Amino acid sequence: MESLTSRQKKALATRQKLLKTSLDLFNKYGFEHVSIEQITKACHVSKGTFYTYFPSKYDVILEKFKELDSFYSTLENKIDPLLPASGKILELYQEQMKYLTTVIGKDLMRTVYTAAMTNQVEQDHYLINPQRKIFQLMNIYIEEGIQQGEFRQDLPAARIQAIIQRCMRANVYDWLIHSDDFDLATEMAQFTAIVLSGLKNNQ
Amino acid sequence: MESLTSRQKKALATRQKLLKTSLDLFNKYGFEHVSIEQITKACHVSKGTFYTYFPSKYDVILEKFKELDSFYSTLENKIDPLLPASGKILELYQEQMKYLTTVIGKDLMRTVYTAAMTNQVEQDHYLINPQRKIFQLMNIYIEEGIQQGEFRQDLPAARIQAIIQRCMRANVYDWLIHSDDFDLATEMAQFTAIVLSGLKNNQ
DNA sequence: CAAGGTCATTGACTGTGGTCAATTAAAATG
DNA sequence: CATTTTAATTGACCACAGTCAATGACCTTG
Repeated sequence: MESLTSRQKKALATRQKLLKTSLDLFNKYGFEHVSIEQITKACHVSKGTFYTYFPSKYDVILEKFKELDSFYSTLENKIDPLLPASGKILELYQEQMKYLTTVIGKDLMRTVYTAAMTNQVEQDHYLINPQRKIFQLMNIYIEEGIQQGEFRQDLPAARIQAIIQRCMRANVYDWLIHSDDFDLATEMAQFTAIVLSGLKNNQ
Repeated sequence: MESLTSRQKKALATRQKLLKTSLDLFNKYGFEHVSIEQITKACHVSKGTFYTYFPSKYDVILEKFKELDSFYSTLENKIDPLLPASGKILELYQEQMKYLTTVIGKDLMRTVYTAAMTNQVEQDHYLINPQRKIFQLMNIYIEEGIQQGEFRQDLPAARIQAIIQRCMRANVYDWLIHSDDFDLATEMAQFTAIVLSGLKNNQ
């Protein structure tokens, strides 16, 4: 099925060019400071063309996030299976935060977190879409934690999952509203540790 | 000092009219679906006039939030002083959530939470401004909780405060990105209880 | 290979938030 | 009361996200 007509090849090339140029420009000047005109001029296409490939300026970014899930797949093997569930979750979050701060960046994250609130479209937003690899991974660890008596038995796994995920968004959101004096990885580690300790099967 | 010139009186009247009309329209159609033109036409003034009184469309909303702090002052007396610190914090949050859902509403909250991320202006944003009455109130309860041995002694009060506040934003943010199937008060109560238990001086 | 259909592309157009030099009317001054 | 100063008000203007009817290049079918 490698057979693309010249037309399809050209269309794909246009799309790729728009995508790459957009991300480069966002990276260079910041999402808010790049206009569609600027992007399309740099690609020598018209404004309308942009919108045949992307529903909105924002949607370009989601492409970048698709890479995230392949990133999580590599993570899966990096995590020591001997750790307790809470340890695995903490590790997972540490790696994720590293990725968010170094690869994605505050600017794009801000855009996604904003869009999650405003784009009240279709089903629920990407940010809370349970299809995402990271949520599936997380779920495995949580089930494990419950079965091994590490976590409280009185809460269903789904609730524990919701709480732990909320915990992540809490730290990312606070990172986004603070100035540079906020270290995401550190804050995440501390906050999550407290939540996990509140979820544990003791006292 | 009650002496206002006729000019000042008129200016104040214009401002008040813009403010009231804006909030009414936001309430009726939603913040995003009201244009400045619509507001100014309803007030029989020009577009420019709006901007002499408010730096931006968003800033009108902050006026509504100023009422919040007087609300918290009334709360202070409603809370049973015999409750443990964690109980007081839970009560405080319950009342606050009731206010946010019924008086302020999801639409305006969303606007504020968005602006907190994007308006990277001046000092830190209103959302994390320690001047706010609620934070001062919270601080008193936390200090109390530490001194009475209810909370862990190894964390400074400021950190505990930061964690408990983040906890609030976590639930509000999740409320904003979910559809109507999310009950803010319930979620807040459960999540905060878990965090508070993680902050307690046991195990 | 000609005719008809498909689809990538175009750019003028709309709606909206925000700006600013010019205008007008009230207040202060002599 | 005339003149100057001050400040509220105006609306044309800009930038930018997003729309859509029209165009024409390419692809398919007979």
